[in-house]
Amino acid sequence: MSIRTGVNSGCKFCGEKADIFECLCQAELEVIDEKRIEVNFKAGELIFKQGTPNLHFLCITSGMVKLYIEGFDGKNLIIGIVKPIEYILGPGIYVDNKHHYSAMAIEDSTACLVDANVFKSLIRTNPDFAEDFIRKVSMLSILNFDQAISLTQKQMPGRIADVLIYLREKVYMANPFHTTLSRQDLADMSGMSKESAIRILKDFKDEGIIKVEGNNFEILNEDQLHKISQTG
Amino acid sequence: MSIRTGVNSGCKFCGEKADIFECLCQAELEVIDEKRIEVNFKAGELIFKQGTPNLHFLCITSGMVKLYIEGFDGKNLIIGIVKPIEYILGPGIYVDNKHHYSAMAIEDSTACLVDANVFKSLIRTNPDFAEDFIRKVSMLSILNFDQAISLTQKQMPGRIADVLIYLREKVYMANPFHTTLSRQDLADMSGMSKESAIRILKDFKDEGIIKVEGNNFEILNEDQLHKISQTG
DNA sequence: CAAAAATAATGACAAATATCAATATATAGA
DNA sequence: TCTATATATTGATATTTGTCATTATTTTTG
Repeated sequence: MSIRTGVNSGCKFCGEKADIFECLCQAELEVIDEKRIEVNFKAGELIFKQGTPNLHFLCITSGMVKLYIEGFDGKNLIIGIVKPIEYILGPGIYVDNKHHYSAMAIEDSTACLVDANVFKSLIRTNPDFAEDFIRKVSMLSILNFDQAISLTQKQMPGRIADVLIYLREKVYMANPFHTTLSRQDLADMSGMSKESAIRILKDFKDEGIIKVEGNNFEILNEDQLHKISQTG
Repeated sequence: MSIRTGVNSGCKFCGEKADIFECLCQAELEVIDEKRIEVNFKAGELIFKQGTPNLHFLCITSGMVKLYIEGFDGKNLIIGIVKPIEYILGPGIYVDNKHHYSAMAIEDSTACLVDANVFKSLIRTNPDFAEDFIRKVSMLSILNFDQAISLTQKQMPGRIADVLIYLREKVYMANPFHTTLSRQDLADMSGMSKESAIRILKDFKDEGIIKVEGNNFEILNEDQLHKISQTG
């Protein structure tokens, strides 16, 4: 993990890409830009850990990051994948200043860190920014509901189907796609053992619904996959 | 369901009880009070249904309400119990103006409805109010994480233990407590069939951990119940 | 490059949980 | 009060899912 400040072209450029910055004026962006620390993480490195103090707003500017809750017996629940340019502001910032989930780079990644107080003060002074943030939190909440239903009411094939659809439509946005997520990660996204995840993938493969070679996935029959997602 | 306006003593009085109103000035409370519609619901009545337009801020001033996501095959997931004086503002208000969960009175209840735009405009004009709201949403999010871990990583005894602890500590805040939740509701809170929920309750009873008579519950061994929650 | 380590895959089996059917009990209406 | 209806309980059984052990494959490292 190495710290290099000012390597990229700064927040003004990011502002053109990251939705959250769109409603900020030049002066506001400059404040963020000045306080910003840019950090590089190698694949597999922990970015922050559940339970530790949460004092920063985080913006992922390159690579990909998994967010996961550490549960019992070393079991994890992956609650989301973050990619450029999206930001992370944990709920602890407004509650107890702790991280309530962990973040790990699943590719070589770059994150910009900014003191959370800068973010909080923007929330107070810029209503558009506050509204955008609440909108983002609301969308996350709706996604969490969907995941909760998937995890609690669907059987394993439905849950794996949901993971594949999520990766295809929300993360990689491509159909033959390559992932750096391990089989254990896919299991942690769908709340099952890695052996079960592997078995369901093999079933899908045998039925001609998907093609799998290592970490290269291709969904051959998207209709069928959506049907499996529906029927649980 | 009957509509009676101005029956209670108004928002200024409520303001002494509902945290969210504490940071509002008299003038702001009066705006809410004027636009407020008070509605009574009988136990079992639907207050709003998932999928319908969501246009109101809702404040529960008496009774008790369950919030639940309607999943597949008529299976529900209860995501929270709301009691006086707490408010409900679904995530749809900032996303698609739809309800993403349903609400049903589990006791005779009273709700005050206010146009969501009044709420949204307060968010924009009063930074303390906005911060309080974000804080509430953040706490809900943390609770959802806990529930997600309980539902996905604990076996049935651990999940039922979590439900009993939740009811005792967060909802009724009493130890022998009476609930209007059915066995099906307890199952919907813990993501299992009602038969399974009943069996686990019977096991706890046989082991002397709880006393159950109809809907009257008493936790006889709280330490043991917490231990079961921990060990999954 | 070879050895070691990590990850993936498979099979046999055990444990957890749901379903179905039957009965009991409580509750609401006539 | 009595009947009808909903809710709760129980047992038997089938299904789903996890665990453990083993082998294969890939990746890393010296």
